[in-house]
Order: sequence, then C-alpha cells, then structure tokens
Amino acid sequence: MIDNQKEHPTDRVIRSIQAMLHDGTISSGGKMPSERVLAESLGTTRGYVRIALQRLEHYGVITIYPQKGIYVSPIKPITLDAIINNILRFKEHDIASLIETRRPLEIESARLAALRCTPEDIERIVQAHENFKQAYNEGKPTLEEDHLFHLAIAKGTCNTVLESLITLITPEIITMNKDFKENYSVVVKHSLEEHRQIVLALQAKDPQRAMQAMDIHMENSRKRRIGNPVPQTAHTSNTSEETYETDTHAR
Amino acid sequence: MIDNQKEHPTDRVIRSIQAMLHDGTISSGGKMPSERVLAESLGTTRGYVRIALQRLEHYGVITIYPQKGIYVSPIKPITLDAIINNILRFKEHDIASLIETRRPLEIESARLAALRCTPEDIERIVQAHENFKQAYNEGKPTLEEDHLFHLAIAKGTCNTVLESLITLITPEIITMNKDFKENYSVVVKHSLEEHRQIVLALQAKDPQRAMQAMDIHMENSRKRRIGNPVPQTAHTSNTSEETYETDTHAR
DNA sequence: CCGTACCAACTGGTTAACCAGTTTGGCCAT
DNA sequence: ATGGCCAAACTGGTTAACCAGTTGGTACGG
Repeated sequence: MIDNQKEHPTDRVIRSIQAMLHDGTISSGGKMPSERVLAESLGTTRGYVRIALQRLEHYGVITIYPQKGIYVSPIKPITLDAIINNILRFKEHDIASLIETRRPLEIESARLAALRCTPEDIERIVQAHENFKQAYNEGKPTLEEDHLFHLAIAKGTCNTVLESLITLITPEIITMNKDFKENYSVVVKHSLEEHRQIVLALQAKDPQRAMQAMDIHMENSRKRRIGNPVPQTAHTSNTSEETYETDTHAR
Repeated sequence: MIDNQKEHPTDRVIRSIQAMLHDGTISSGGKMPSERVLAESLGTTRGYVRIALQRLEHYGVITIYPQKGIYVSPIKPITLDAIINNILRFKEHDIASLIETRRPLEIESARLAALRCTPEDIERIVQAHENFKQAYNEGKPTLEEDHLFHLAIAKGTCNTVLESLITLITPEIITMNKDFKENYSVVVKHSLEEHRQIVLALQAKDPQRAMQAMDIHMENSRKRRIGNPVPQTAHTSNTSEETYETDTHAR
C-alpha cells in the first residue's frame, strides 16, 4: 500500500483486487466488475488489468467467461488472500529452498516411476543415462544431461502434477548451478554411479530401492554442491550448512 | 502441428518458438527475433506473441530486456524443449495426481516446520487449528479451514519454494473436492485428531514425529476421499491403489 | 395482461497505433 | 584513415479503438 508508485502496474492491480476481496467489495463465487470498470476505478488501463486477471485465473483465483464476465472462485476470501500473497511473492525463490524442495519431489518421482513406468519409459530413462555418460566421457559439461535424466524419470510417473512441478523448478536450479564449476573427473563419476543405481531399481520395479537410491543421490548432490566454490549471487547460503538433523535455521 | 487452426493463438506461438528452437533458427543463449518479426513470420499479431513470451519468461525459458531484446536462457535446446512441452500441457492436472503429489510436499513441510518454525508460526498454526475446530463444532463446512491449517504450516518452513508449490496446488484440490459431501460427524473428527497430533509434534519440535503424523493424515485423507461419492470428473482413479509403505525417508 | 421480438448497452477478445529508450550506421571533422 | 557525433531505425512498453457475442430491458403485438 505504501510503495504503490514504484511496483509494476500489474502487481498493483492484483493487490487492489486482493484489497477489494478483503473489504467485501467483491466476494467469493460472485461476479467481479468488468475489466473496464476495474481499470478506471484503479486508475490504470485495461491492458494491465487484463494481464493481472489472466495471472489470477492461471492460479485458480478467478474464472473468465468470454463475453459474460469474471467470476471469483467459490473459495473463502481468507484462502484466496493467502493464494494471492503467494502469487505476488512468486519470484523470491532461493537456491537453498529449491534444492530442499527438490528432494521429496524426486524421491516420490522415483517411487512412482518404479511402480508405473512402461518399457518405453525405461528405454527413455536409460537413453538419458547413456547421454549423460557420453557427455562425461567426452569431457563435456553434464549439468543438463543430469537434469534430463531426472525429467525422463518424472515422465514415467504417470503423474502430471509431479512432472509439472519438477519441470517447473528445473530451469531455476540449472541457472543457479551454472555458476558452479563441475569437476568432470571425480564428482560426476559419483553422480553417474548413483544414477546407475536408480536405473537398476527402476528396471527391477522396486519402489523402495528406487526411493533409497534417489535419496542418496539427492543428499550427495547437495553435499557436492556445498563443497564447490560459491558464486557471487548474494544468497551465499552459509556453506557450513548443518546436516539436516541439527538444522534449526533459527530466524 | 496438425490442429494448429483450432488451438489458442498463444499456444501456437509457443509451439512455433519450440520448433524454431528445434531446427536451430534460434539457439540457447542467443537473441531472439523481435516481437514484431515473430508476429509477422508466424502470421499472427504482436499481442499474442507478447503473452506467449511472457509465459515463456515466467517459466525461465527466456529473458526479456526492455528496449533491448529477448534472449534465450543458456540452457540446452533439448531441455528447453521439455520445459516448453510442460508449459503447453500445464492444465492437465487430475485429482489423483494432485493428491498423490501433495503427500510428499506436506510431509516435507511438516518436517521443516518442526525444525524451523518460530513461536509466532506455532501461534498461527494453533489458531488455524482452532478455527478448524470451531467450524466443525458449529456444523459448518471445514474444507478450507483444513487447507488453511496446512498453509500455516507451510509458512513456517522458511522454504519459499515449498510454500509456493503447496499454495499452487491448494486451490485446485479445494475446487475438485468441493463436490464431495463432507461428513461433519465422524470423518472430520478424525481429521481434527490427526491435525492435533501434527500440532503436538510441531510444538515439540520433533521432525520425525511431525513427518509421521502428517503421513498418517495424508494417507487417511486419501482413504476418506475414496470412501466418498465420486463426482463425474471422469478420472476415477483405481481405488485399489497400492498401500504406501512406511516412509523410509529416515536417513 | 402476457409473451415475444428487437435493440442498446455491456462483456471479454483482438488489433493497431503511439511512446520512450537503445542501438547502429553513416557522415563529418580532425 | 580515424574518432566522435547525430539521426534514423528498431526495441519492448503502453494505450486506445474496434470486434463479435451476450444480456437485459423495453416496446409492441396478441
């Protein structure tokens, strides 16, 4: 409300809609004012209102019916408020949170893939593994082959949401890891072996083993990253990161 | 490529960019044609190109520099291709996948909250729990109070990504569960007790116990849902789903 | 008094024109 | 031949006008 002048018009619109939701000007399940009315009452133009509404629709807050109107989802204002707050803060992803969140997703991905993947999925995963190996043997960067291997597994889960979420955080992790120099000799070799264990578990259709192998891989990846040089991205999360158990992260 | 006439212009643009990436017309880390050039060469207008580019930027595929140009992220085409495929299929979320993916996220959320949540976080969580209880006692619907409880926990994780992802799937789950009649008497009472166990674990700062309590809650929620009448959403996932083995998450 | 047909106002969807920085290439002075 | 400068072309950002389908009220005919 204070620095309204500086932030992007689209965010201002979203914040205003949030406020209108809060003070009851618009209510759950009800109809919203038209784009034109919103634009005028918020002192902006329709274009910005339009983009803001599309974002809100993308996150399930509203539904837009062409030539009819805009309706708020039948979800309580308090819940919508939390969702909108999340929309506004969506860009604040730090590398520590990304890696931390990736772990349970990948473990579940391994479990489901072991349960459900078809021979074709296995083939794709093995192929991705081979590509990784080849890049390693040729002394080329392997960061992306690594992630493609994981994406291939996610594809075998038959779970559209899980695949979406893993794919969603992948580019962010790749970008933030680009700064780290990859040790082609030792580190990647370990990664390869861990991948091999995952492949074996998947081929054996053994979910428990797949989870375990993936968990080990995630944990070692984290350690390997911490051992690497730190880039200048400001978020230089303390390299003396505690092992998970003692992690109290007191604020 | 076939039904290009029917799908939304924005999706067509994204698909075309994907193709250009594939055949080398544009390359990783390189500069893309300007919005105008893209619009003309794709036989559409700038507005659609604009929206498509914003979506691609949102997912980390490109970066837009005002008054300068559009640059492709320095990520290999093959990886970008996978990400773009995901963007195009983003809407195909089914309820089974949502519930399935929610489990590991919530378990990790409980673990991290137990490790890191502040007294203020605890207070918010307890308050959310009380609100749930009150709604139950008053015989009112509790679906959203339930989710607000989980969002309060996610807020206590100090993990922006995890909080984002949980918030992201929440409205979809709420909407898809709206059709189910909630049994105010027995079912919700069980849910309340499970929540109480989670609260106790968090107050005790015991991550293992929190994980376990959350896992039980997720599993029971799934069972309770399956026991309820099935709506007409087609995706009537097999109820004979394998039982989840105990979490070997312990490390 | 009721039902129907029509028209005006309003909806979101779409397009094109305009704006202010940035880049670039050529011209001119040195 | 070279260095600097200026204007034209081009960039994404923004605005406003136009389009087609929907709705709701009203006037007219029964």
